[in-house]
Amino acid sequence: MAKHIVGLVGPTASGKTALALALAERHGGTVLCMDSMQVYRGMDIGTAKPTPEEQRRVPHRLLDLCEPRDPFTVTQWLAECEKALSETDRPILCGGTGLYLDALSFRQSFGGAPADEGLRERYKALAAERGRKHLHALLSKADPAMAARLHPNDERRVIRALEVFELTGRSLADFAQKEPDARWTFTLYAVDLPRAELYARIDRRVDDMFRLGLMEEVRALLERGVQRDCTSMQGLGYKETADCLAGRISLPEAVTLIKTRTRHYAKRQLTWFRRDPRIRWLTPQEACALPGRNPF
RNA sequence: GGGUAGGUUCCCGAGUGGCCAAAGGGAGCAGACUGUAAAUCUGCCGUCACUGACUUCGGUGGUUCGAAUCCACCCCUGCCCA
Repeated sequence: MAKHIVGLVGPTASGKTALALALAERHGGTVLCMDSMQVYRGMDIGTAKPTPEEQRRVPHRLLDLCEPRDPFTVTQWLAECEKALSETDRPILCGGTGLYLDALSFRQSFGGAPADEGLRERYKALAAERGRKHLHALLSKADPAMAARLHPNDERRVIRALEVFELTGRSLADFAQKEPDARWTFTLYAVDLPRAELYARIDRRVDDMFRLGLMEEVRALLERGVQRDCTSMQGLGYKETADCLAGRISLPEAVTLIKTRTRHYAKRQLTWFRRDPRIRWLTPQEACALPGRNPF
C-alpha cells in the first residue's frame, strides 16, 4: 500500500514553512525538508531553516545532513528521504527544490552514472580550449538524442550527458524515464501569491537575514575553512556575503544582489512547479484555511 | 553671473548625418532542466493590422533628399570659478 505524502512546495518566501508547521501541529505530522541548502549544518539564517524553537514544536527531518564543505547531491537526499519516509507516519514534504520532488516522485535512475570529477575536468578543459560548440558536436556524435535537447551553451549539462555516455555507453535520455514511483502518492500544494507581494516578501526576508546575523554566520563558515567553490557556497546569500566580507562589494550592494538573485530563483521555482499538474495552487486565503482540514 | 561636462527607449550606457527602433549591460517577462539544482542554460523585451507601418533619442524651430547625430534659441542636471 502506497504511503501518502502531503507536500508544500512553491517559490521561496511564499510561506511553506509556516504552513507545514501549522499542518503538523494540527494533525501530527513530521516535516521532511526538501531543500538543497538546509541540509548543511551551520547554514541556518541564510537558508531560512526552521528555527530550533520550531523544530522543537514539530519533528523535522532532512535538515543538517552534512558539513558545508561536503558535496551533496540529489541522490543522497533521495536516500535520506526514503529512509525518513519509512520511519514516519504522516510525512509533510516541505521545500522548494523542484528536482528533489521529481527525484522522489518518479523512478529515476540516477544510479546509472555517478559523477566523475576527473572526466568533468577533462571536458571542461576541452570546452575552454575548443569551445562549447565543439563539446556539443562531440555529444551529437555520441548521443544525438541528448544533444538535440541541450543548448550548446549549457556546458554543464552537455558535460554531464557526455559523462554518462562515456561511463555507461547509454544515453542520459534512457535514464530519464518519468514513471511514477508506486511507493508513494502525493497531495501537493503551493501558495500562489501575487508577484509583487512575493517579491516584497523576499526583500523583507533578506533584510531580516542580515538583521539576524547572516554576516556572522558566513564569517564562521569561512573561518571553518569552507571554500567558495563548495556546493554549499552556491547558496543564495552566502557567496554574496562572502564577497562583502572580502571587501569585493559593499554591504548595500550585497543586499541588493541577494534580493535580485532570490527573485530570479523564485521565478525559476515558479516555472518548475507550474508545469507539475499535480500541484494545487492555493490563494493566500485558501492557504490559511488549509490546516483546518486533515489532508492525511 | 562665467566656464565646463552632459540630458538616448524602465535603469545604466554606446551611438556624432543614411547600414538606427537605436550596441552592450541590468531589471522585467516567459521557458528549459534527470547525480553542483539557492546551480546551470535559453528566448522575448517601443507600438501595431508585425518579412511592413507607425511613434521615440530634454523642448521648439531650422539646415538637409535624409538628423539621436549639424545649427539657433530655450529648459534641466553635475562639476569648477565667482
